[in-house]
Amino acid sequence: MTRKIQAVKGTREFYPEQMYLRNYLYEKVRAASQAFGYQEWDAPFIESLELYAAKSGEELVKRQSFTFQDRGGEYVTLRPELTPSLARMIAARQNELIFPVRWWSFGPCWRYEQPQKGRTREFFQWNVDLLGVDTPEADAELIAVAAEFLRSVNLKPSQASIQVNDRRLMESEFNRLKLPASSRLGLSNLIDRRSKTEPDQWDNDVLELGVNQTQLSGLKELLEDFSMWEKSESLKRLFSALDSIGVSEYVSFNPSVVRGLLYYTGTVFEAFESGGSVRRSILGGGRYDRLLEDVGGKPLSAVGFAMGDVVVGIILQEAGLIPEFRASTASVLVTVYDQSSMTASLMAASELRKAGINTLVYNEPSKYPRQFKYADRMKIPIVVVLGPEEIMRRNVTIKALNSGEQVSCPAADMVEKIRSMLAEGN
RNA sequence: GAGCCUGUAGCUCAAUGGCAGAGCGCCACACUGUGGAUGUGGAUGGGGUGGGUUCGAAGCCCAUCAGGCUCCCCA
Repeated sequence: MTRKIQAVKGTREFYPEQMYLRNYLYEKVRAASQAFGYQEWDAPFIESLELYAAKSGEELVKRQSFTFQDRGGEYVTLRPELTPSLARMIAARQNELIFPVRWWSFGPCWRYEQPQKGRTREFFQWNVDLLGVDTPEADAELIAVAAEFLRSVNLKPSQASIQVNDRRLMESEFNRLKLPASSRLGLSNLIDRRSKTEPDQWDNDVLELGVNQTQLSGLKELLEDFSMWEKSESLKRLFSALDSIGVSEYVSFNPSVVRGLLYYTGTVFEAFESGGSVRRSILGGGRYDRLLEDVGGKPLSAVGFAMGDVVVGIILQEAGLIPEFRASTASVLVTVYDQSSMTASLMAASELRKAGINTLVYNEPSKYPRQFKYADRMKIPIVVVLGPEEIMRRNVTIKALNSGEQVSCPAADMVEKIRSMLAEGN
């Protein structure tokens, strides 16, 4: 036995069963995106390093990206996210695109990080973006797309929810508390991870940023104030829109959601699982009105979110929400009695395929127990038996494995009979 | 980039430093034209990898790889 070569650290192998989950997610994100009229797009998987160096933090580029020199000496990067590519592509055609632009994408991204539960180095990311509309209703639409997805995979509001805040509201509250401007970035980071820090430790961390006791208690009061959104006209409109769209049961206001990213300028939101084993967010996004000009385009308002496939995949698995894996794509297995009946079996299978029925032939003469067992394990619901007796009488025998029902009929009626058996739910 | 835990049959896991095991799965037969259920029997391991200590290592030590839990970071 030769030495086994392992898969690269942090990658996943997609055996048919995992591929099934991946395609299931793809199907659901497509449906949610298209329900709101979004168009699918994609960008190159490899981009030049400069694209990220321009906007993304140094941390990301230097430590968390797969970057290497190609044979021509150019530095290229496996895309760690989609937004910079989106910004470039929008900027390149800013004068010819039909705005507002509604785009979605589902494709692979790479980050050089320590793999943990819910975090791999290679993952698929669903991105949804709306560019060219600056209204609370636009923000609500994005949140609704996300909520519609959660609903479509049968996650109930009690299992997963989207929590919303607005940076402009937080900014005005910070002003009210007269928090020093220099401390605000650090404060946002602390707010972000307040839930996983010991309370005393957290207070200390805040005070170290040059905040006084009065401001600290004001800040804590503000983070407990779940009706603070009523102070914001745009959040009021946002929640009212979510109500009209019919997804408000999935959405709530949370003053602790600020998100680490620098480029968000208004509404921010993040979806979490309630009480599960994964302590990571399912998806996150917000309004980023300055990104386009930052990459050299004309100013353009934008709102979007991204969801990785890993966390949501684990959540669905643990909640038992993944539909049963159907091993074979075939609805029918045609057995082969012996070499002399092979032709009849191949022809019968071909007839079924012409009728649009996915059919597999067990194309070596084998004992029936083996062939039936194969059909059973591959979850093929119907087995056609075409042995010497059937051939002599111009019959076929059809067995539905789920019910165990077995019938014989003239070969000419085979397609019709199988159709009706499949329609009965076999 | 840092700390800690784990790695034994296809899977889930046992075994005071002293003969490497169980359940499930798999294969065969009972059932020579029919899957699942039941019964009986059977196969499978250079113990993640490479060194070291020891009369003797799955276990102890070192290194390394992978997974997991934190920190960090989260585009």
